[in-house]
Amino acid sequence: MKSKITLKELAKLLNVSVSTVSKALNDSPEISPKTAERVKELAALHKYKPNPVAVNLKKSKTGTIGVVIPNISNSFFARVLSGMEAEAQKHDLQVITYISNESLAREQQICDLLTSGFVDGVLIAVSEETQKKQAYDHLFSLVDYDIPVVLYDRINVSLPADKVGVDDETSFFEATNFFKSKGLDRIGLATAIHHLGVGKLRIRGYEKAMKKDEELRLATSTNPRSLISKIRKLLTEEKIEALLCTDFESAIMASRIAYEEGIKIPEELKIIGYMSKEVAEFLTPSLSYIEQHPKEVGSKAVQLLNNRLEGKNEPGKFDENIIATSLVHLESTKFKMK
Amino acid sequence: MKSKITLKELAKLLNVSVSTVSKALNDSPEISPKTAERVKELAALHKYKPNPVAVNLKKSKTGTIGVVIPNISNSFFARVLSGMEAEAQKHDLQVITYISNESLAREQQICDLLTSGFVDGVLIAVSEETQKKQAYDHLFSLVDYDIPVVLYDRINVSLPADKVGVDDETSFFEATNFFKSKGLDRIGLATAIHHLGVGKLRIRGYEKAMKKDEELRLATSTNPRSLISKIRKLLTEEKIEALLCTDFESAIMASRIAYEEGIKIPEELKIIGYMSKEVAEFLTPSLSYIEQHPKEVGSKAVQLLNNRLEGKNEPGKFDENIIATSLVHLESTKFKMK
DNA sequence: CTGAAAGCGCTTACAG
DNA sequence: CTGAAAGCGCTTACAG
Repeated sequence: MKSKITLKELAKLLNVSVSTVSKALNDSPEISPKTAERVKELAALHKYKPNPVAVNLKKSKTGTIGVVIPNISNSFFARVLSGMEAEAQKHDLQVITYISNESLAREQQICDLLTSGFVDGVLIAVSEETQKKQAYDHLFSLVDYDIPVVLYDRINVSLPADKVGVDDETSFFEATNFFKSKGLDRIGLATAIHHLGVGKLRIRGYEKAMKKDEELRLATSTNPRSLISKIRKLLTEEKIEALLCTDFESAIMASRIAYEEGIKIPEELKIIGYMSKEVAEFLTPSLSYIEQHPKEVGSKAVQLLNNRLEGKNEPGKFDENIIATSLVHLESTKFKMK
Repeated sequence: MKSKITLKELAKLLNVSVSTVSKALNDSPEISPKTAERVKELAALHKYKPNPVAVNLKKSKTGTIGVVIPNISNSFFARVLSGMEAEAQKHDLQVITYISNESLAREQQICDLLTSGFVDGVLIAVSEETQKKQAYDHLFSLVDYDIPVVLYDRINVSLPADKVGVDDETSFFEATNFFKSKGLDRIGLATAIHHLGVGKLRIRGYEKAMKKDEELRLATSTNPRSLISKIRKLLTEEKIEALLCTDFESAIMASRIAYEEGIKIPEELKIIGYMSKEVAEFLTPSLSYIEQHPKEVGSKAVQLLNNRLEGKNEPGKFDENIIATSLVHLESTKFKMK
């Protein structure tokens, strides 16, 4: 029931002007210590809090940043958001969340909204459809409106913006080399996301690690049935010894097919996938995975945006940050002692 | 580089007053059709969009709602957020996200922020710690500040607020009866969340369905090791035929233990758990689960809040909405044809 | 039908 | 050191 007290009301109670109260609360050196104390005391008594909308209008900003998320059910993005929220808090920024559901049309609609002045800056991972169609006009329109943009995770877009990515290529380059160092050479890769930038990078890492004379063994499809049959072929006909999976779907399919075919993990087949720790640890057997450090991706993205907003970065010159991944070994890459 | 055009600038270009422009754009009947058209034309040409911060200040609102989420990695909450975002869009509300990480201190800090006037209303699922300690002062302080609150999912708090919950008790009552109808009577329940409101409700549903003379078989612990050993006991010593799991952790543990002990699912053990469709479907074997319809929880919560904000609901009288669950049968509850 | 004025709640040059 | 004034970009009674 406490309707919030305003500066004006405080001023009246104190018999001073509104400007004096404002300056006192903002620690202006213009104000005498005595007055400052009186003002602060009464403000504290009434639990005065400045109306952020008014402050923002005066300062010609919004105090908020917009985050566009392609798919919140993907725990990677959920964690990125968590990292963003934590970092935003440090800079007194509020995070407004928009979910594109991997739809270009929705993304365009969101960007249209964002150019109306709801936010000071935008963090976006472009949707699958956007990537496929390479339709980036709506992103350029953000830039045209002088709204700083930071691309995160899906950064393969030539936009004048800061970027924070995951070191997808290196992750599978190193994972492949890990298998090779253990003497395995029938190494395959399964993917349901070869059409996405991140998928391409992961595949490229694998390809780069494979020597010219080594056979690439890929199971690739966005269609579940088709992917399953391709993975089954890799496991049963090509008898691969190790499998890299670029996404949760293919990893879980692979472990399921191995189970159905009686192929023992890790004895007969090693697997490394991309998935969250929680899921990886609880699978049977637990699956070794690439840790992408999503929270760091999120916090770094907000840091970059905040620097832009505070004019700390040179205009026209953009940062590209790559967060290193780590390979976490669980049961599915266990090797016997020799 | 388009710095946004303002009403004042439009007025100057049109040689009319600011008020006329404002009224014309807001379809005021006071304005002549001719003027209205002229104004709208120029506004469209310059892609005029009102500054939302100014509009909100004038209207003494923020146009935003705050969502407090205990744990965004929990895909249930991620989906709830998605439902909220979609519904908020319909009402021109922006969603500001706050993540409490199940921490009371963080939740209090967030509520403190929320009373500063960043949002018009709040959607909150209280943190585990908050529930355990039953420390709700910060929530009451939101109410004191006349900020409408909607509790979602974790609604077992006596706060004057609208509530949207999941029909947790009924879900397991019916699941238990399903097993009984199939002639099973050694039915157990595993839980890592018996201390939470939702956990208690699910357990109660199970207990209510069990007759007086039927033995309750519970595996209960927040400690993973201890929970594993208790579930193992249920499976091996008590030889249960069916298991209800209140959470992802216990479900995944149970299926893992069954695997280790060579107990076949569903032939020797049926399982019903709480988890997301994506995970449930891809597990080996796939796990039957309770679908909680998180998006509906989210959209209903926003609807209730919006009604409050628009004064459509009687002050002092609060809604409690329970979203029905559905039991989705996958492999883990497959019965042989007789 | 149009416009001048007040005001939403602040901040900040500027004058005294 | 304090305060009156202007202004952030709007909306809306009120006068004409």
